[in-house]
Amino acid sequence: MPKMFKKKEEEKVFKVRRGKFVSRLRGMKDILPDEYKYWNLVIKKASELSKAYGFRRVDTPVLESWELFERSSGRSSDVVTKEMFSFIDKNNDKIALRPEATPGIVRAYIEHGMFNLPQPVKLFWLGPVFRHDKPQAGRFRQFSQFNLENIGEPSPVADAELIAVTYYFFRELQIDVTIQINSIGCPLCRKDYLVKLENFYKERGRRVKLCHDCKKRLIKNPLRLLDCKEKLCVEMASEAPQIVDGLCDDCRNHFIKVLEYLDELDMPYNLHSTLVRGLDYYNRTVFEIWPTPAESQATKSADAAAPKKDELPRQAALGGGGRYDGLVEYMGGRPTPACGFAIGLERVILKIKEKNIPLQDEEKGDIFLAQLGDQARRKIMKLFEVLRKAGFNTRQAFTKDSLKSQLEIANKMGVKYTLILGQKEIMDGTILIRDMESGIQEIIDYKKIVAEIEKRLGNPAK
RNA sequence: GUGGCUAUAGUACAACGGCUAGUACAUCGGGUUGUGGUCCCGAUGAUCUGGGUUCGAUUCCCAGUAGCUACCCCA
Repeated sequence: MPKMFKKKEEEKVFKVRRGKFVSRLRGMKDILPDEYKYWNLVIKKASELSKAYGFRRVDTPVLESWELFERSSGRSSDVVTKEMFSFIDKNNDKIALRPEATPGIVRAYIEHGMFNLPQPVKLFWLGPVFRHDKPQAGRFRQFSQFNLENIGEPSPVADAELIAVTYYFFRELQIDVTIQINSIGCPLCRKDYLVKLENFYKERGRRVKLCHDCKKRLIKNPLRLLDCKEKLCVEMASEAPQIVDGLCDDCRNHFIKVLEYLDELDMPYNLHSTLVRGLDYYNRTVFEIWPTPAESQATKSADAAAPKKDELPRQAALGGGGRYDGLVEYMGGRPTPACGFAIGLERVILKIKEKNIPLQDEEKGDIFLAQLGDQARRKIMKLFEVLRKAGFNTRQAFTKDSLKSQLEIANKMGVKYTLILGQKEIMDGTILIRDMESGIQEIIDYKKIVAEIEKRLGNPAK
């Protein structure tokens, strides 16, 4: 600390007061200025697409009642039972940091009487969510999601529209993804299916061969049996009756329609018969967005792709969603069909970084204003406002005194021109304009600054 | 929740059972008190925490914590 302390004693006092450093919490991340260009890009793309497709932005509180998530996301989901940041507040209320967005959005829909708006209500949501997980690549305890929810629309067009927007989001960010899609039916046909599934596992002693977790799943949440990664379980699951074959007529027609729309839009989807999702409220259409593995793009030879085929990168899912026709009513609203999806923004940014997609540096300016002496500084502070309001991308370092340090900063900011004002120029009514690339300087009339800059950079208004 | 790897300045890396823990980049200052990019000089700045072994540990051992990573699960 070079200039902070006038006296040694002052510094001593400061050092004694300086306490132990408290670091950030586990699994939490700071977003530093250098990284913000990625966030701006992603947020901008999400906003643009949402607006274009008629989704209007909402925010909901970070804190909600614990019960909201317990009831909606489910007692059998890991997200609620194991991973929620929940605690008792000063009022003895049991509350939680939201582990996902949909329950809060549905709550808001009901609470603000949005069923009185023209249906469907299409909502765009972006913000942080929290899960008390063990941190890992692309997984944090606080992370950001971009959600779209379409509440009040039963048509399969809504499902297809959501999937399309999701797909366009990735495609326009130059991330190669495939859509994994399945239908898990409605509570009625799923009930029939679950009976079939349970019978299947009872046959030929299959149940005994299941892994420890799957034995539990068989009782608690049999759909998840299809999703296990254990070799034996995967083998059995591949022979198990498929849920799509057991759909009732309505559900089957709905699913077929969704697929037809996707075909029409040339969406590259993959029918994924064992895809089920981790939240309890889904019905009918469920989908996830997976990054296309780099291997399959680089080496297209069959032998290289063949052994990789089964190693689907589930962990790296970039997004997911589906239909949740029962949730609004279950949460105390009128019976209302709905569907939605969520995208994990940290994972998206990870992909953008992996691909080295060049991004423009937003901090670069065009003009830098340098000053020498207090009188010049005052004048330049006023000039800065004039140029800023005229729309020029102007930079400054008013607190610096030496021209050297100001030019250093101008250089780092990559400006094309630096305007230099000192005593001499004030006396003459002029200002220097320095071309930063060539180093050539010209003296110009102070009153003609704006005209001169416009001549060199063009009129920013146009 | 289970496993693997790791832990040294802001960052990226060295080194050593013992003397002043080294280099690069970054930061700050100076060479040049009205001129940036290059160059030169200088300064600031680190062995995660707690135990153990040892005459002596930053180094070896154990535990904790954190980071990375795989699994589970999810985005």
